[in-house]
Amino acid sequence: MKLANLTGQRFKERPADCVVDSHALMLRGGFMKYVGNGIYSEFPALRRITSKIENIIRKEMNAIDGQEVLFPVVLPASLWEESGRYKSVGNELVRFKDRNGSNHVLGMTHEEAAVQLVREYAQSYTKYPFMIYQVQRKFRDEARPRAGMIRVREFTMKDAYSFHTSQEDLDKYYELCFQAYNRIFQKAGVPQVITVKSDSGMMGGSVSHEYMLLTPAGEDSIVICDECGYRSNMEAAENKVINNEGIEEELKCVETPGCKTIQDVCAFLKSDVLSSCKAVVYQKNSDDKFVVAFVRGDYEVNETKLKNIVGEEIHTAVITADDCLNAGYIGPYNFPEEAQFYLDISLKGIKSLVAGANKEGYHYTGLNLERDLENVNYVDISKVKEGGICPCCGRQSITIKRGIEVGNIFQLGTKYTKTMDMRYTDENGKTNYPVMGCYGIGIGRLAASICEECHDEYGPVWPITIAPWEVHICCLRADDEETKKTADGLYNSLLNDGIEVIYDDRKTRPGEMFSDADLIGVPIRVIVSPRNLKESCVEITTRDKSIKEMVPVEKAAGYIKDLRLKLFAEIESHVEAYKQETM
RNA sequence: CGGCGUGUGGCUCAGUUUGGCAGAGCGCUGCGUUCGGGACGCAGAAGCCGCAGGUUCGAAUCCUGUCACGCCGACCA
Repeated sequence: MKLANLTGQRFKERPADCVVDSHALMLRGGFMKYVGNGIYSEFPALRRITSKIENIIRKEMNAIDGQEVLFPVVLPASLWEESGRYKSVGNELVRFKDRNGSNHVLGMTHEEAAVQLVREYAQSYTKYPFMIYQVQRKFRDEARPRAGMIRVREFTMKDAYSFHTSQEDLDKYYELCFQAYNRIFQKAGVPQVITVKSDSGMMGGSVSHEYMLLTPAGEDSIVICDECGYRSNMEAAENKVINNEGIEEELKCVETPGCKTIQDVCAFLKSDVLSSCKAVVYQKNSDDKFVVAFVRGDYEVNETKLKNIVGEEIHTAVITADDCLNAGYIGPYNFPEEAQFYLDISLKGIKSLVAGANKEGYHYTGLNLERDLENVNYVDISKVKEGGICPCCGRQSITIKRGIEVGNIFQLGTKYTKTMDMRYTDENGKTNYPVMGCYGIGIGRLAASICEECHDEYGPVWPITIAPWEVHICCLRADDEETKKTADGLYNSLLNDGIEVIYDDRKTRPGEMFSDADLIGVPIRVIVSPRNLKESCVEITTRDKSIKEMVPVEKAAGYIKDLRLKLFAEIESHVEAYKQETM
């Protein structure tokens, strides 16, 4: 491929809206083009990358007996009504009517389609286990797309669905898939991807893991224990707190004029924030009833955990003067009957708390929950803090990092097979519901994440396994006959050997060529120029600058082929090294 | 859905306060000089100033409405 013919314009200036580097570089490098909110087209350079990622994934899925299928993008609503998700999923599911007025959805995930595809086929236990997967576009009407291709509304995803006759069999296959995923991310050149425990969300099921690429640009918080290796998404992370019990005191109602935040109150009363009780107010989506979460003053509420305990969707409350709650002065003692509250474990055992009095301008001091309230129950609804206690090993060794979720695996159980009535007959002639697992990887997001992880100030540094091309030839001074001839010769020789080459023979200045080469990010670069040819050499470098070598013209093709193999081998060695990793 | 912000050639942005010929740099086209990190000169093309309405002799600029986009939050396999 000649660079002169490559569709997609590169440009110098960083677009104003880009907050993450991968977004800016993928636009500047002519990899993709903005079409609409959370919607992008891929230029050839990116399409080549995503194809390679897809093929790495296909190979690994096939290796664990996956069979590639293709589900439709448009699905009849009736299918989603079977599983109950036509109603239960929010606005991210696009619903529309066809010309006859019947309801349809745009596929945002394909559990229903997968069950629909195989439920007649798999009526006998002899057909199990099996896994089907597809690589296909999805549309999710996300509330807030961001960060270029990292969070979009339309995207390509590999989604796989496995079917089993027992939980044990699913466990076994889940482990296989877990390892296959590890190999995929190694092969894609991002050994930095780690697995974490996660909240299962709307997918249902129990066991689930997320694959996270740790990077400050990530949108998830990951809780990591440096001592024992415990890793969890913040959403699912168990909080462990040790409290200083303090000295028991008498319950007193004191005036705290204008003190609306916990900091104000503690400063005013000269009390420790560690023995204060903070209220965070939510409302149920269904009936707007108030749900108050009480946590120790220095903790934050983990809304995912709270939601799971409440058992339904909640949102941040809007409190007006007419409501039963007195904003800024809410406390668990004398709590209004119309509302509901939960006490976080971070409050457990404290003998003397400062808490709101549910009365404008007043707080209690000396509150002892177990003494002053009836039926005290503590639940885990707070966020883990940096430097906190590891729920696994108990040491004070928690760090919190940001990560991008590039893949996930779920054990679905029988949620879909039951609701959609998929059954099989076992060897005893008994009817059963198969157990399912599902496994996803976002292709475009992975490409963007790799760019985010592997780039410098000039552009991406693509790992050779997914790079749009393997070799980039810059012919400096294409108007010089000998230079052009040498570069042409090298280009043709590499092409004949099946190497993927992008060839820049434009009659343009060297500076522009180098900048473009950096922006495209091909791992091996060859510079053919009159200056190098004076020494009968070409210059061969790697995009990451680790290698810079003058190589005699006649040995260049061989050198390049060896270097290419070496780069592939480096990545393969990561895959080998990772084999030991366990769940 | 809430808060804040932005809409002006393909891109980055001035100009809006105080109404008076539609601007710059990059990019694009042509010619020339250059040639190892986006060089320079000359000539050119390219604009419904987001959209609609209003005020005014006159609106990119003021007013009203609306749409789109971005950031933060909420939400999210």
